[in-house]
Amino acid sequence: MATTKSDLIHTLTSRGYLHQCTDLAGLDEKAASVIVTGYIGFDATADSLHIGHLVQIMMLRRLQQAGHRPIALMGGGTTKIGDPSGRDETRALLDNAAIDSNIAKIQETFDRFLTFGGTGKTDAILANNAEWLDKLEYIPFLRDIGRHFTVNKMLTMDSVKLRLDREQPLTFLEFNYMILQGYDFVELYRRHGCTLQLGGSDQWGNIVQGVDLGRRIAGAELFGFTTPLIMTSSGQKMGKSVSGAVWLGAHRLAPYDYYQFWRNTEDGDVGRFMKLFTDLPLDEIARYEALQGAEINEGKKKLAFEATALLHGREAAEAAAETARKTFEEGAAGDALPTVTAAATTSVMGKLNASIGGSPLITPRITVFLNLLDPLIQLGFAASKGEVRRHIASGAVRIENEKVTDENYQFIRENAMEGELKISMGKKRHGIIKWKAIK
RNA sequence: GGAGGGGUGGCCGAGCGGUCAAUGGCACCAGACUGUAAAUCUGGCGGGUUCGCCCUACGAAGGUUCAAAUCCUUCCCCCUCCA
Repeated sequence: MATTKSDLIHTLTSRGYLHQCTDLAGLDEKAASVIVTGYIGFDATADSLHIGHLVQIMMLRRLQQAGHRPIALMGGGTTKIGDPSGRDETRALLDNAAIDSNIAKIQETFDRFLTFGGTGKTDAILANNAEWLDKLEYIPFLRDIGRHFTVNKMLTMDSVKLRLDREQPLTFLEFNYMILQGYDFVELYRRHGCTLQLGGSDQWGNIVQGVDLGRRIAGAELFGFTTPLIMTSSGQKMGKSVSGAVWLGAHRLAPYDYYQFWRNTEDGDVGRFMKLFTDLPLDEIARYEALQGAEINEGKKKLAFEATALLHGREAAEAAAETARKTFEEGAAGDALPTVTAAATTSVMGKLNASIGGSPLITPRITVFLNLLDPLIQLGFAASKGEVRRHIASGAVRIENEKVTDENYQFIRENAMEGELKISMGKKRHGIIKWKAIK
Protein backbone atom coordinates (compact mmCIF):
# COMPACT_ATOMS: atom_id res chain seq x y z
CA MET A 1 0.00 0.00 0.00
CA ALA A 2 1.13 3.47 -0.80
CA THR A 3 0.31 5.14 2.48
CA THR A 4 -0.49 3.73 5.88
CA LYS A 5 -2.71 5.14 8.53
CA SER A 6 -1.37 3.27 11.52
CA ASP A 7 2.06 3.21 13.05
CA LEU A 8 1.78 -0.54 13.36
CA ILE A 9 1.31 -1.30 9.70
CA HIS A 10 3.78 1.35 8.71
CA THR A 11 6.42 -0.26 10.89
CA LEU A 12 5.65 -3.81 9.90
CA THR A 13 5.71 -3.10 6.21
CA SER A 14 8.68 -0.75 6.16
CA ARG A 15 10.83 -3.07 8.25
CA GLY A 16 10.16 -6.14 6.20
CA TYR A 17 7.78 -8.22 8.26
CA LEU A 18 4.96 -8.49 5.76
CA HIS A 19 4.52 -11.56 3.67
CA GLN A 20 0.76 -11.93 3.52
CA CYS A 21 -2.16 -10.31 5.27
CA THR A 22 -5.81 -11.24 5.10
CA ASP A 23 -6.88 -7.60 4.89
CA LEU A 24 -4.04 -5.15 5.17
CA ALA A 25 -6.13 -2.04 4.58
CA GLY A 26 -8.72 -3.18 7.09
CA LEU A 27 -6.12 -3.96 9.70
CA ASP A 28 -4.45 -0.61 9.07
CA GLU A 29 -7.74 1.15 9.55
CA LYS A 30 -8.40 -0.69 12.77
CA ALA A 31 -4.91 -0.24 14.17
CA ALA A 32 -5.17 3.49 13.52
CA SER A 33 -8.23 3.83 15.71
CA VAL A 34 -8.23 1.20 18.44
CA ILE A 35 -5.85 -0.90 20.47
CA VAL A 36 -5.45 -4.17 18.63
CA THR A 37 -4.75 -7.37 20.53
CA GLY A 38 -2.65 -9.79 18.52
CA TYR A 39 -1.12 -13.15 19.24
CA ILE A 40 1.43 -15.66 18.06
CA GLY A 41 1.57 -19.30 19.09
CA PHE A 42 4.75 -20.98 20.33
CA ASP A 43 5.50 -24.60 21.03
CA ALA A 44 6.66 -25.65 24.49
CA THR A 45 8.70 -28.67 23.47
CA ALA A 46 12.02 -27.22 24.62
CA ASP A 47 13.11 -25.00 27.48
CA SER A 48 14.32 -22.31 25.12
CA LEU A 49 13.14 -20.64 21.96
CA HIS A 50 15.63 -20.27 19.13
CA ILE A 51 16.57 -17.84 16.42
CA GLY A 52 13.77 -19.08 14.19
CA HIS A 53 11.26 -17.66 16.66
CA LEU A 54 12.88 -14.26 16.82
CA VAL A 55 11.02 -12.65 13.94
CA GLN A 56 7.79 -13.61 15.63
CA ILE A 57 8.93 -12.29 18.98
CA MET A 58 10.03 -9.05 17.36
CA MET A 59 6.61 -8.68 15.78
CA LEU A 60 4.98 -8.90 19.18
CA ARG A 61 7.44 -6.24 20.29
CA ARG A 62 6.51 -4.01 17.35
CA LEU A 63 2.87 -4.53 18.18
CA GLN A 64 3.44 -3.30 21.71
CA GLN A 65 5.70 -0.46 20.61
CA ALA A 66 2.95 0.76 18.32
CA GLY A 67 0.56 0.94 21.24
CA HIS A 68 -1.21 -2.38 20.91
CA ARG A 69 -1.40 -5.49 23.05
CA PRO A 70 0.58 -8.65 22.34
CA ILE A 71 -0.25 -12.15 23.49
CA ALA A 72 2.37 -14.86 23.49
CA LEU A 73 0.43 -18.08 23.35
CA MET A 74 2.26 -21.12 24.63
CA GLY A 75 1.16 -24.41 23.15
CA GLY A 76 0.90 -26.16 26.46
CA GLY A 77 -2.05 -28.17 25.22
CA THR A 78 -0.76 -29.09 21.79
CA THR A 79 2.66 -29.93 23.15
CA LYS A 80 1.03 -32.62 25.24
CA ILE A 81 -0.14 -34.29 22.08
CA GLY A 82 3.23 -33.89 20.42
CA ASP A 83 3.50 -32.50 16.94
CA PRO A 84 4.15 -35.53 14.74
CA SER A 85 5.22 -33.63 11.64
CA GLY A 86 8.66 -34.45 10.34
CA ARG A 87 9.18 -37.18 12.90
CA ASP A 88 10.01 -40.78 12.19
CA GLU A 89 9.21 -42.02 15.64
CA THR A 90 6.75 -41.04 18.24
CA ARG A 91 8.75 -38.95 20.58
CA ALA A 92 8.46 -39.21 24.28
CA LEU A 93 5.56 -37.05 25.24
CA LEU A 94 6.21 -34.37 27.75
CA ASP A 95 4.35 -34.39 30.99
CA ASN A 96 2.72 -31.37 32.57
CA ALA A 97 5.63 -30.61 34.84
CA ALA A 98 8.12 -30.57 31.96
CA ILE A 99 5.86 -28.38 29.87
CA ASP A 100 5.28 -25.95 32.71
CA SER A 101 8.97 -25.71 33.41
CA ASN A 102 9.66 -25.12 29.70
CA ILE A 103 7.09 -22.38 29.63
CA ALA A 104 8.60 -20.75 32.71
CA LYS A 105 12.03 -20.73 31.05
CA ILE A 106 10.68 -19.43 27.79
CA GLN A 107 8.92 -16.62 29.58
CA GLU A 108 12.28 -15.26 30.63
CA THR A 109 12.94 -14.60 26.96
CA PHE A 110 9.60 -12.92 26.41
CA ASP A 111 10.31 -10.71 29.42
CA ARG A 112 13.26 -9.27 27.50
CA PHE A 113 11.20 -8.23 24.52
CA LEU A 114 7.80 -7.46 25.93
CA THR A 115 6.40 -5.58 28.87
CA PHE A 116 4.10 -7.69 30.94
CA GLY A 117 2.42 -6.40 34.04
CA GLY A 118 -1.24 -7.08 33.75
CA THR A 119 -2.69 -3.70 34.44
CA GLY A 120 -1.94 -1.51 31.46
CA LYS A 121 -4.02 -1.65 28.32
CA THR A 122 -1.05 -2.66 26.24
CA ASP A 123 0.63 -4.97 28.72
CA ALA A 124 1.59 -8.27 27.17
CA ILE A 125 -0.18 -11.47 28.13
CA LEU A 126 1.31 -14.92 28.35
CA ALA A 127 -1.44 -17.43 27.60
CA ASN A 128 -1.43 -21.20 27.49
CA ASN A 129 -3.80 -23.11 25.27
CA ALA A 130 -3.79 -26.01 27.72
CA GLU A 131 -6.25 -23.88 29.64
CA TRP A 132 -8.98 -24.58 27.13
CA LEU A 133 -7.73 -27.49 25.03
CA ASP A 134 -7.36 -29.76 28.05
CA LYS A 135 -11.02 -29.36 28.82
CA LEU A 136 -12.38 -30.06 25.37
CA GLU A 137 -14.83 -32.88 25.00
CA TYR A 138 -14.70 -34.70 21.73
CA ILE A 139 -18.34 -34.84 20.67
CA PRO A 140 -19.25 -31.29 21.70
CA PHE A 141 -16.10 -30.04 20.02
CA LEU A 142 -16.94 -31.83 16.79
CA ARG A 143 -20.47 -30.49 16.84
CA ASP A 144 -19.57 -26.91 17.67
CA ILE A 145 -16.28 -26.50 15.86
CA GLY A 146 -15.77 -29.46 13.56
CA ARG A 147 -18.87 -28.74 11.53
CA HIS A 148 -17.38 -25.47 10.34
CA PHE A 149 -14.52 -27.20 8.61
CA THR A 150 -14.93 -29.09 5.38
CA VAL A 151 -12.51 -31.80 4.52
CA ASN A 152 -12.66 -30.54 0.96
CA LYS A 153 -11.11 -27.27 2.02
CA MET A 154 -8.69 -28.81 4.47
CA LEU A 155 -7.35 -30.99 1.68
CA THR A 156 -6.47 -27.91 -0.32
CA MET A 157 -4.30 -26.45 2.43
CA ASP A 158 -0.64 -26.41 1.53
CA SER A 159 0.44 -28.20 4.66
CA VAL A 160 -1.86 -31.08 3.80
CA LYS A 161 -1.41 -31.03 0.05
CA LEU A 162 2.37 -31.12 0.21
CA ARG A 163 2.29 -34.20 2.36
CA LEU A 164 -0.22 -35.95 0.16
CA ASP A 165 1.61 -35.02 -3.02
CA ARG A 166 4.83 -36.37 -1.61
CA GLU A 167 2.96 -39.50 -0.59
CA GLN A 168 4.03 -38.96 2.97
CA PRO A 169 1.72 -40.18 5.68
CA LEU A 170 -0.45 -37.63 7.38
CA THR A 171 -2.05 -38.80 10.56
CA PHE A 172 -5.52 -37.80 11.62
CA LEU A 173 -3.91 -36.13 14.58
CA GLU A 174 -1.90 -33.78 12.41
CA PHE A 175 -4.90 -33.24 10.22
CA ASN A 176 -6.64 -31.78 13.26
CA TYR A 177 -3.94 -29.25 14.02
CA MET A 178 -5.42 -26.49 11.94
CA ILE A 179 -8.73 -26.99 13.69
CA LEU A 180 -7.18 -26.70 17.13
CA GLN A 181 -5.20 -23.67 16.07
CA GLY A 182 -8.27 -22.07 14.58
CA TYR A 183 -10.05 -22.74 17.82
CA ASP A 184 -7.23 -21.09 19.78
CA PHE A 185 -7.82 -17.90 17.84
CA VAL A 186 -11.53 -17.90 18.67
CA GLU A 187 -10.84 -18.65 22.29
CA LEU A 188 -8.39 -15.74 22.52
CA TYR A 189 -10.94 -13.52 20.84
CA ARG A 190 -13.51 -14.46 23.45
CA ARG A 191 -11.18 -14.16 26.40
CA HIS A 192 -9.06 -11.17 25.43
CA GLY A 193 -10.72 -9.61 22.42
CA CYS A 194 -7.81 -10.77 20.31
CA THR A 195 -8.43 -9.99 16.67
CA LEU A 196 -5.07 -10.56 15.04
CA GLN A 197 -2.93 -13.62 14.60
CA LEU A 198 0.62 -13.25 13.42
CA GLY A 199 2.94 -16.01 12.36
CA GLY A 200 5.42 -17.41 9.88
CA SER A 201 4.44 -17.94 6.26
CA ASP A 202 4.01 -21.65 6.93
CA GLN A 203 1.19 -20.77 9.30
CA TRP A 204 -0.88 -18.97 6.69
CA GLY A 205 -3.31 -21.79 6.12
CA ASN A 206 -3.93 -22.35 9.79
CA ILE A 207 -4.31 -18.65 10.43
CA VAL A 208 -6.84 -18.21 7.65
CA GLN A 209 -8.85 -21.11 9.04
CA GLY A 210 -8.92 -19.36 12.39
CA VAL A 211 -10.09 -16.13 10.81
CA ASP A 212 -12.90 -17.96 9.04
CA LEU A 213 -13.88 -19.86 12.14
CA GLY A 214 -14.06 -16.67 14.17
CA ARG A 215 -16.38 -15.07 11.67
CA ARG A 216 -18.64 -18.11 11.56
CA ILE A 217 -19.09 -18.90 15.18
CA ALA A 218 -18.45 -15.53 16.82
CA GLY A 219 -19.23 -13.08 14.05
CA ALA A 220 -15.83 -11.58 14.69
CA GLU A 221 -13.71 -9.67 12.22
CA LEU A 222 -10.31 -11.24 12.63
CA PHE A 223 -7.04 -10.59 10.83
CA GLY A 224 -4.13 -12.75 9.86
CA PHE A 225 -0.63 -11.57 9.12
CA THR A 226 2.42 -13.62 8.20
CA THR A 227 6.13 -12.97 7.89
CA PRO A 228 8.36 -14.21 5.12
CA LEU A 229 10.67 -17.10 5.87
CA ILE A 230 13.93 -15.43 6.84
CA MET A 231 16.81 -16.78 4.79
CA THR A 232 20.36 -15.54 4.47
CA SER A 233 21.21 -13.84 1.22
CA SER A 234 23.11 -16.92 0.10
CA GLY A 235 19.93 -18.91 0.45
CA GLN A 236 20.56 -20.65 3.75
CA LYS A 237 18.12 -20.96 6.56
CA MET A 238 19.46 -18.89 9.41
CA GLY A 239 20.17 -20.63 12.66
CA LYS A 240 23.70 -21.85 13.10
CA SER A 241 26.47 -20.49 15.24
CA VAL A 242 29.87 -22.01 15.85
CA SER A 243 28.36 -23.39 19.02
CA GLY A 244 25.45 -25.04 17.29
CA ALA A 245 21.82 -24.01 17.32
CA VAL A 246 21.18 -20.37 18.11
CA TRP A 247 19.16 -20.56 21.27
CA LEU A 248 17.68 -17.48 22.83
CA GLY A 249 17.90 -18.76 26.39
CA ALA A 250 21.16 -17.76 28.04
CA HIS A 251 21.27 -21.16 29.70
CA ARG A 252 21.55 -22.69 26.23
CA LEU A 253 23.75 -20.19 24.41
CA ALA A 254 26.04 -17.65 26.03
CA PRO A 255 25.57 -13.99 25.17
CA TYR A 256 29.05 -13.97 23.65
CA ASP A 257 28.12 -16.76 21.23
CA TYR A 258 24.88 -15.00 20.45
CA TYR A 259 26.82 -11.84 19.68
CA GLN A 260 29.19 -13.82 17.47
CA PHE A 261 26.29 -15.31 15.57
CA TRP A 262 25.16 -11.84 14.55
CA ARG A 263 28.72 -10.62 14.05
CA ASN A 264 29.10 -13.28 11.35
CA THR A 265 26.08 -12.13 9.41
CA GLU A 266 26.53 -12.16 5.64
CA ASP A 267 27.22 -8.79 4.03
CA GLY A 268 23.96 -8.68 2.15
CA ASP A 269 21.86 -9.30 5.22
CA VAL A 270 23.04 -6.54 7.54
CA GLY A 271 20.42 -3.94 6.68
CA ARG A 272 17.56 -6.38 6.44
CA PHE A 273 18.44 -7.95 9.79
CA MET A 274 18.83 -4.58 11.45
CA LYS A 275 15.30 -3.72 10.42
CA LEU A 276 13.91 -7.00 11.63
CA PHE A 277 15.96 -7.67 14.73
CA THR A 278 16.91 -4.32 16.23
CA ASP A 279 15.13 -1.12 17.19
CA LEU A 280 17.53 1.06 15.21
CA PRO A 281 15.72 3.77 13.25
CA LEU A 282 15.49 3.27 9.50
CA ASP A 283 17.62 6.28 8.58
CA GLU A 284 20.46 5.03 10.74
CA ILE A 285 20.16 1.59 9.19
CA ALA A 286 20.34 3.18 5.76
CA ARG A 287 23.71 4.68 6.67
CA TYR A 288 25.07 1.28 7.58
CA GLU A 289 23.66 -0.23 4.43
CA ALA A 290 25.58 2.29 2.38
CA LEU A 291 28.94 1.05 3.67
CA GLN A 292 31.14 -0.65 1.12
CA GLY A 293 33.48 -3.62 1.25
CA ALA A 294 35.13 -4.33 4.57
CA GLU A 295 33.46 -1.28 6.10
CA ILE A 296 30.30 -3.33 6.35
CA ASN A 297 31.91 -4.90 9.38
CA GLU A 298 31.00 -1.76 11.31
CA GLY A 299 27.39 -2.58 10.50
CA LYS A 300 27.82 -6.13 11.65
CA LYS A 301 29.21 -4.97 14.97
CA LYS A 302 26.30 -2.62 15.41
CA LEU A 303 23.82 -5.32 14.49
CA ALA A 304 25.43 -7.80 16.85
CA PHE A 305 25.51 -5.31 19.67
CA GLU A 306 21.94 -4.16 19.30
CA ALA A 307 20.54 -7.65 18.86
CA THR A 308 22.48 -8.95 21.86
CA ALA A 309 21.48 -5.98 23.98
CA LEU A 310 17.82 -6.63 23.26
CA LEU A 311 18.02 -10.23 24.39
CA HIS A 312 20.70 -10.19 27.07
CA GLY A 313 20.92 -6.58 28.11
CA ARG A 314 23.40 -3.83 27.29
CA GLU A 315 25.91 -4.94 29.86
CA ALA A 316 26.19 -8.44 28.45
CA ALA A 317 26.31 -7.02 24.94
CA GLU A 318 29.16 -4.71 25.88
CA ALA A 319 31.07 -7.56 27.47
CA ALA A 320 30.53 -9.69 24.37
CA ALA A 321 31.62 -6.90 22.06
CA GLU A 322 34.72 -6.22 24.13
CA THR A 323 35.65 -9.88 24.22
CA ALA A 324 35.17 -10.13 20.48
CA ARG A 325 37.32 -7.06 19.95
CA LYS A 326 40.13 -8.37 22.14
CA THR A 327 39.96 -11.82 20.65
CA PHE A 328 39.68 -11.00 16.98
CA GLU A 329 41.26 -7.59 16.68
CA GLU A 330 44.06 -7.93 19.21
CA GLY A 331 44.51 -11.67 19.17
CA ALA A 332 44.23 -11.67 22.93
CA ALA A 333 41.59 -13.27 25.06
CA GLY A 334 38.48 -11.63 26.39
CA ASP A 335 36.68 -12.34 29.62
CA ALA A 336 33.53 -13.67 28.01
CA LEU A 337 35.28 -16.51 26.20
CA PRO A 338 34.17 -19.97 27.22
CA THR A 339 36.36 -21.32 29.97
CA VAL A 340 37.33 -24.73 31.28
CA THR A 341 38.84 -25.12 34.66
CA ALA A 342 41.07 -28.07 35.24
CA ALA A 343 42.39 -29.53 38.40
CA ALA A 344 45.17 -32.00 38.90
CA THR A 345 46.20 -34.01 41.89
CA THR A 346 49.71 -34.88 42.88
CA SER A 347 49.30 -38.31 41.33
CA VAL A 348 48.48 -36.70 38.04
CA MET A 349 51.56 -34.56 38.46
CA GLY A 350 53.60 -37.64 38.98
CA LYS A 351 52.24 -39.17 35.83
CA LEU A 352 52.92 -35.98 33.97
CA ASN A 353 56.46 -35.75 35.23
CA ALA A 354 57.06 -39.31 34.16
CA SER A 355 55.61 -38.64 30.75
CA ILE A 356 58.02 -35.84 30.07
CA GLY A 357 61.05 -37.86 30.92
CA GLY A 358 61.07 -37.42 34.63
CA SER A 359 62.01 -33.77 34.68
CA PRO A 360 60.20 -32.48 37.74
CA LEU A 361 58.98 -29.31 36.15
CA ILE A 362 55.66 -29.15 37.80
CA THR A 363 55.06 -28.06 41.31
CA PRO A 364 52.58 -30.29 43.04
CA ARG A 365 48.97 -29.31 43.09
CA ILE A 366 49.15 -27.04 40.12
CA THR A 367 46.31 -28.04 37.94
CA VAL A 368 46.84 -29.53 34.52
CA PHE A 369 45.42 -31.46 31.73
CA LEU A 370 47.80 -34.07 30.51
CA ASN A 371 46.76 -33.37 26.95
CA LEU A 372 44.89 -30.96 24.77
CA LEU A 373 42.17 -33.39 23.78
CA ASP A 374 39.93 -33.16 26.82
CA PRO A 375 39.75 -29.40 27.27
CA LEU A 376 38.79 -28.88 23.63
CA ILE A 377 36.03 -31.40 24.00
CA GLN A 378 34.88 -29.85 27.26
CA LEU A 379 34.71 -26.48 25.58
CA GLY A 380 32.43 -28.03 23.01
CA PHE A 381 34.83 -27.33 20.15
CA ALA A 382 34.94 -30.99 19.17
CA ALA A 383 32.82 -34.04 19.83
CA SER A 384 35.53 -36.65 20.17
CA LYS A 385 39.21 -37.09 20.74
CA GLY A 386 39.60 -38.35 17.20
CA GLU A 387 38.13 -35.13 15.92
CA VAL A 388 40.55 -33.08 17.97
CA ARG A 389 43.45 -35.18 16.69
CA ARG A 390 42.41 -34.61 13.12
CA HIS A 391 42.10 -30.91 13.72
CA ILE A 392 45.53 -30.78 15.29
CA ALA A 393 46.89 -32.63 12.27
CA SER A 394 45.33 -30.07 9.96
CA GLY A 395 46.80 -27.20 11.93
CA ALA A 396 43.58 -25.82 13.34
CA VAL A 397 44.51 -25.87 16.99
CA ARG A 398 46.47 -23.11 18.70
CA ILE A 399 47.59 -22.31 22.20
CA GLU A 400 48.16 -18.62 22.78
CA ASN A 401 48.05 -18.24 19.00
CA GLU A 402 50.86 -20.77 18.52
CA LYS A 403 49.93 -23.62 16.25
CA VAL A 404 50.04 -27.02 17.91
CA THR A 405 51.35 -29.78 15.69
CA ASP A 406 51.66 -32.62 18.16
CA GLU A 407 48.43 -34.40 18.94
CA ASN A 408 50.09 -35.75 22.07
CA TYR A 409 50.84 -32.27 23.28
CA GLN A 410 51.44 -32.24 27.01
CA PHE A 411 51.06 -29.28 29.27
CA ILE A 412 54.19 -28.72 31.30
CA ARG A 413 55.20 -26.13 33.80
CA GLU A 414 56.37 -23.53 31.35
CA ASN A 415 53.14 -23.37 29.47
CA ALA A 416 50.81 -24.10 32.33
CA MET A 417 52.09 -21.92 35.11
CA GLU A 418 50.48 -18.78 33.76
CA GLY A 419 47.30 -20.12 35.21
CA GLU A 420 45.34 -19.14 32.16
CA LEU A 421 45.89 -20.01 28.54
CA LYS A 422 43.95 -19.16 25.44
CA ILE A 423 43.26 -22.14 23.24
CA SER A 424 41.69 -21.92 19.84
CA MET A 425 40.30 -24.27 17.29
CA GLY A 426 39.81 -22.79 13.91
CA LYS A 427 39.54 -19.07 13.51
CA LYS A 428 36.24 -18.68 15.23
CA ARG A 429 36.43 -20.75 18.33
CA HIS A 430 38.45 -19.51 21.24
CA GLY A 431 38.41 -20.50 24.84
CA ILE A 432 40.41 -20.28 28.03
CA ILE A 433 41.87 -23.02 30.18
CA LYS A 434 42.27 -22.06 33.79
CA TRP A 435 44.35 -24.05 36.22
CA LYS A 436 43.31 -24.49 39.75
CA ALA A 437 45.22 -26.33 42.41
CA ILE A 438 43.46 -28.94 44.44
CA LYS A 439 44.63 -31.02 47.32
C1' G B 1 -7.47 -59.96 4.63
C1' G B 2 -4.54 -60.80 -0.39
C1' A B 3 -0.35 -59.44 -3.71
C1' G B 4 4.02 -56.71 -4.41
C1' G B 5 7.98 -53.16 -2.82
C1' G B 6 10.95 -51.38 1.10
C1' G B 7 13.59 -50.30 6.14
C1' U B 8 21.63 -48.53 5.24
C1' G B 9 25.74 -43.43 8.82
C1' G B 10 22.48 -36.17 10.57
C1' C B 11 19.46 -36.37 5.68
C1' C B 12 18.98 -38.37 0.61
C1' G B 13 20.80 -42.60 -1.65
C1' A B 14 24.30 -46.90 -3.68
C1' G B 15 25.92 -51.69 -2.23
C1' C B 16 23.33 -57.22 -2.34
C1' G B 17 28.67 -63.35 0.75
C1' G B 18 34.94 -61.56 1.67
C1' U B 19 39.00 -56.01 -1.06
C1' C B 20 32.64 -52.54 3.51
C1' A B 21 33.33 -48.28 8.81
C1' A B 22 30.16 -49.09 3.89
C1' U B 23 30.42 -45.23 -3.49
C1' G B 24 28.02 -40.57 -4.36
C1' G B 25 25.22 -36.04 -3.09
C1' C B 26 23.55 -32.61 0.80
C1' A B 27 24.64 -30.87 5.58
C1' C B 28 28.62 -30.22 8.92
C1' C B 29 34.03 -29.26 10.60
C1' A B 30 38.96 -27.60 9.39
C1' G B 31 42.81 -25.46 5.96
C1' A B 32 43.90 -21.84 1.89
C1' C B 33 42.11 -17.01 -0.03
C1' U B 34 39.73 -12.73 2.60
C1' G B 35 37.08 -8.47 5.88
C1' U B 36 35.44 -12.79 12.19
C1' A B 37 31.40 -12.05 5.01
C1' A B 38 29.96 -14.68 0.49
C1' A B 39 31.82 -17.52 -3.50
C1' U B 40 35.81 -20.82 -4.76
C1' C B 41 39.57 -24.60 -4.04
C1' U B 42 41.72 -28.53 -0.63
C1' G B 43 41.25 -31.97 3.31
C1' G B 44 38.22 -34.32 7.02
C1' C B 45 33.65 -36.36 8.53
C1' G B 46 31.18 -43.65 14.07
C1' G B 47 34.16 -44.29 18.86
C1' G B 48 38.84 -45.64 21.23
C1' U B 49 43.91 -46.28 20.31
C1' U B 50 50.23 -47.90 23.14
C1' C B 51 48.65 -46.09 15.54
C1' G B 52 49.61 -52.81 15.68
C1' C B 53 44.83 -52.69 15.91
C1' C B 54 40.30 -53.03 19.01
C1' C B 55 35.09 -51.90 19.72
C1' U B 56 30.19 -50.31 17.77
C1' A B 57 27.10 -49.95 13.23
C1' C B 58 23.43 -51.30 7.72
C1' G B 59 14.85 -52.09 11.43
C1' A B 60 14.95 -56.32 15.82
C1' A B 61 16.16 -61.23 17.36
C1' G B 62 18.03 -65.82 16.04
C1' G B 63 20.59 -69.05 12.30
C1' U B 64 23.92 -70.77 8.00
C1' U B 65 29.24 -69.81 6.83
C1' C B 66 36.16 -69.68 7.88
C1' A B 67 33.57 -64.87 6.67
C1' A B 68 26.98 -61.49 6.36
C1' A B 69 24.67 -54.82 5.29
C1' U B 70 24.55 -58.79 1.70
C1' C B 71 21.87 -65.84 2.38
C1' C B 72 17.83 -68.36 5.72
C1' U B 73 13.91 -68.06 9.79
C1' U B 74 10.75 -65.30 12.93
C1' C B 75 9.14 -60.62 14.46
C1' C B 76 8.34 -55.11 14.12
C1' C B 77 7.49 -50.88 11.00
C1' C B 78 6.53 -48.12 6.26
C1' C B 79 4.72 -47.68 1.11
C1' U B 80 1.76 -49.23 -3.36
C1' C B 81 -2.17 -51.96 -5.58
C1' C B 82 -6.44 -55.22 -4.81
C1' A B 83 -10.56 -56.65 -1.37
